[in-house]
Amino acid sequence: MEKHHPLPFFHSDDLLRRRSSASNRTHDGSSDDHVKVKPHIMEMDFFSTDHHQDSKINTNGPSSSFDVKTGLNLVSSSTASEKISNPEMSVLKIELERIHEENRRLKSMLDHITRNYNELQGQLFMAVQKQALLAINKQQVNKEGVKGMSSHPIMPIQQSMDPRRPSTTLDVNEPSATDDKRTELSASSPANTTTSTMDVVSKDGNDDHHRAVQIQGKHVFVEDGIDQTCQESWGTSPKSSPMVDEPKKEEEQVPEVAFKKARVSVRARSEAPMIIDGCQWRKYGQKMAKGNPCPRAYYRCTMAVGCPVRKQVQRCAEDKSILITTYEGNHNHHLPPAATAMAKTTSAAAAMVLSGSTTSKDGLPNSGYFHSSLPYASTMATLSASPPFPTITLDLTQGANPVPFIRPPPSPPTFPLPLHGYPKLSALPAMQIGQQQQQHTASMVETVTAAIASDPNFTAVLAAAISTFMGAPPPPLPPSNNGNNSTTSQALPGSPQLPQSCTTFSTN
DNA sequence: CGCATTTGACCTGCGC
DNA sequence: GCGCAGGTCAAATGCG
Repeated sequence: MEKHHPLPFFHSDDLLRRRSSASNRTHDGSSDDHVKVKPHIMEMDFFSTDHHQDSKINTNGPSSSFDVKTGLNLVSSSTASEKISNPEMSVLKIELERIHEENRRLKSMLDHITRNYNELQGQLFMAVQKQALLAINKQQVNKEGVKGMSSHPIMPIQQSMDPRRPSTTLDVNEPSATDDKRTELSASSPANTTTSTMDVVSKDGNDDHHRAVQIQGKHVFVEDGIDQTCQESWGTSPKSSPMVDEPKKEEEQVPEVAFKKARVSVRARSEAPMIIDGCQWRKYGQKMAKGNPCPRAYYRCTMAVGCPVRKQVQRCAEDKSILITTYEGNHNHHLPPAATAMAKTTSAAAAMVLSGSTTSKDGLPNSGYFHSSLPYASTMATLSASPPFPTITLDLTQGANPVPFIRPPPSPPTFPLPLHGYPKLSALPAMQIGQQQQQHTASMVETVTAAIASDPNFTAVLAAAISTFMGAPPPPLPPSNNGNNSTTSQALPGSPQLPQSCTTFSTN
């Protein structure tokens, strides 16, 4: 990951530098101007200015547009550089090194922020789980009572929430588990009695991966990466891993119930039967839903065996040009850049659902978040307070976008999922944390994602950049055919087999 | 022939 | 307890 970080940062600098240096050279060769600009300021420039412009500059650039691997387009303009006198070259080199250094600092900063974010989000989810489980617990205890083998119905549930403290209640204030989760989890992770999908996950033979999945099922966060949010336990998780303990069938079920309820619904205009979100889906059912003449289709993710992610696709009854896609579950596999963007966004959205549910007083989870933290978000995201399934709905059908620097995608029909909706959600968790740096990061993510929407040529590269931003393993760049990797994507090769992204998830 | 889709049956939860 | 609706399963069918 380290070596990929320079990608987004350095590109931004580089693009601008190329612009300025090019113009400088045409005049008197003075490159001091751009040299004096602070790298991070330049970077912000990139992220906050017109993406169309930047992308145009990039694509129209003299040399092969965008060298994603190195990000050093300066090199590609070496012929021009050679004309520059040696002193200038040395100045440029020095500046280059300086920028490198700055880039490293920014990377580490971002890493730090990401870690903080993950930890905080982990705590948040655990708090939510605690609340949800306590509520559900009552029902479960009454319902299943003796059914389970445990003579202490309540205890196992708590354990499942936090294996680190098997016999105590969950302390939300404690830092969420991060590094040490795996081992702990493997020790206490319960087996699931229902038909297991976990064994499938273990197929890859990677024990670490296996454990990580289990942990996520339990704890929500494990590895770094925003999308770790909530590998909810239904389906994938714990279940029948050979290495886990058997007992506790009840405690397993409880979290499932709790997790399965949050959903993220995306409304987008599209004539296509299904939006392209970067994942592979297999239709497993279709049903006529009440109150809607259009059938509802049920899909499950087929990018990995046993992936628990499902989605429902249905056209809006009022406006059939609007496609409503509801996601549920977490991917237990790597995603292509395009899908990762979606995954992170929806997971963030789901996080909002969760977090809101903890603070809500009126049964309208999250409303507080959207109105206070993101003034304009209410026009894009709405929440359904329907008790069983807290659902966040992202309405991406509206043309006007209140965010100044985010523009509606140029061609919604061909790219049915307007990415401009993502950023908001990506930003939300940062808002929760309430740290300036988090906001800064979120802002960058917003902007980058907007750029994706505004320029299809940028999709692949920037999606990869986003992935990098969010702490995901660096995705290999898609083959030259710009970001149309939606259907062919596979688990990212070369990356650790960690379940890194969750398309959406259900947590409550 | 293998895989994906279709579609009716079945299961489950909920309200009356 | 019954009916309804949502969700899932799995045999049948279609397609490359």
